[in-house]
Amino acid sequence: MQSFTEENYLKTIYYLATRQEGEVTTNALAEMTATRAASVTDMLRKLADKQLIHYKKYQGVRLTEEGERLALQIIRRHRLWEVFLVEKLGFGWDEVHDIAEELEHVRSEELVTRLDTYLGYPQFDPHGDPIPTPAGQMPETGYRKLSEAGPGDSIRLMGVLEHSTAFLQHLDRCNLTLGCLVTIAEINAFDKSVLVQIESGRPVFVSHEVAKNLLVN
Amino acid sequence: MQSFTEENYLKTIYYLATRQEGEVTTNALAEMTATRAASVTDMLRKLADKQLIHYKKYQGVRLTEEGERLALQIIRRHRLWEVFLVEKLGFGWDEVHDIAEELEHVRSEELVTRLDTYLGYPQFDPHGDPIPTPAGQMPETGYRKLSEAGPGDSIRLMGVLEHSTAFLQHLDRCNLTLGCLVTIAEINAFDKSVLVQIESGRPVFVSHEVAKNLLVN
DNA sequence: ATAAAAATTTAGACTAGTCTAAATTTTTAG
DNA sequence: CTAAAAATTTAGACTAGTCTAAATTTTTAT
Repeated sequence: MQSFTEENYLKTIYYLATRQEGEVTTNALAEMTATRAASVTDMLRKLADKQLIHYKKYQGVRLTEEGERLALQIIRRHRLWEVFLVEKLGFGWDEVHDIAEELEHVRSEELVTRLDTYLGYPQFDPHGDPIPTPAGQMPETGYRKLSEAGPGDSIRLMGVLEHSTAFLQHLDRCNLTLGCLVTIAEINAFDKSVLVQIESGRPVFVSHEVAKNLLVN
Repeated sequence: MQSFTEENYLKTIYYLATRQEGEVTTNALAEMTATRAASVTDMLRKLADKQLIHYKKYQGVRLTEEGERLALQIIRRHRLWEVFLVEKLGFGWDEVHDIAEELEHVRSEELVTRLDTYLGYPQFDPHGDPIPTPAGQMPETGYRKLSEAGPGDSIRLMGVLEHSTAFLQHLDRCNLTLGCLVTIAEINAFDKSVLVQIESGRPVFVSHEVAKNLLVN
């Protein structure tokens, strides 16, 4: 049985591993968990002792199979709770991250199973992230970033890579909601900002920074 | 902001204070929290420093107004989550205590408010316990124990004082459900066990130990 | 190739919450 | 009333998770 803290490290290692090549570094973990590198090192030794990560001093870290299974279990809980908060309690998609961050640590298999059933076995959370299966598989989506699309492409907004309140509220103000169909009118040569034509709406400018955090297909 | 542990102490002090006269003792707290008396003493000093309890060495303990407000807030959360688990997720009333014990510590006013609305502002939890108001008042019920009723009394089963799985499953097996109307047929002079006639059912024997944990009106 | 910079680890310390054993205070029984 | 029992507190120690400062290893830039 893992502690609250250990669970957060596993989740963070998983998250960072999907966003970069190779091993996850101590400093990256320190930044994400808002602790100091020395503290991370201590925890890595502990997780390695428990066989949840592969760890060689100075060489970064990688989840073991068991570690990944646990990480996906926590991510599954997090995303199911987010669906609950938005679908059932009426929270905005920009308000649920921190609450789900706490709910995900409630330990009960039965609870997660029943919640999943209650929600109708959702495939995606309110940010378009796929919900891992009960068996611990992360569904493949095949989405790419909006920043990688070209002029003329007609695409659908499927997810976001950034979950901060500020970012999500910005999308709300731009009328960019998940599932909406957009066409890329133009990509600015200077700052790579994207002019998108939203289905039944007026065109909006999306900065390159924002485009890199939007998932489409 | 209180820690998980502090919240549990406050809740336990409240619970014990309602079940006995005068101050709550160190030993009683140690037993309830499954820790040693020495650990309780340490925590009491800490809670006293924070002005959440009145505490004089060797003299037992009592919640301050602020301490009681916090205790009731936690109990409110606990009971609302129990309603959710039973009403929405379909858990049995004997399965929800431990899960609610974890959910009650999730820190979000907004979450509790929305949950309350979602559940339709319930007045009682699945065990018949009244749900404290948002303002921090514990509703009065005026229930008495079944063990205090007399032969011939016609009463309604309104709540339980014991939340263990074993106890609740025993009630299920006896067909004693909350809200059911019973008549006291006889009280055994030797062991004080109670023979109750359940509305539209066969009579059942209830031991004095059980009768002391049933609330009626 | 090697020195400086960056990243990481080690050493030693701190807090929250817990424990055991010993000391102290209160209660109880004769 | 007083001695024994019970309850409580103190003293000192331990674990989990964190920190700072110093030491070590790896990477980078000449």
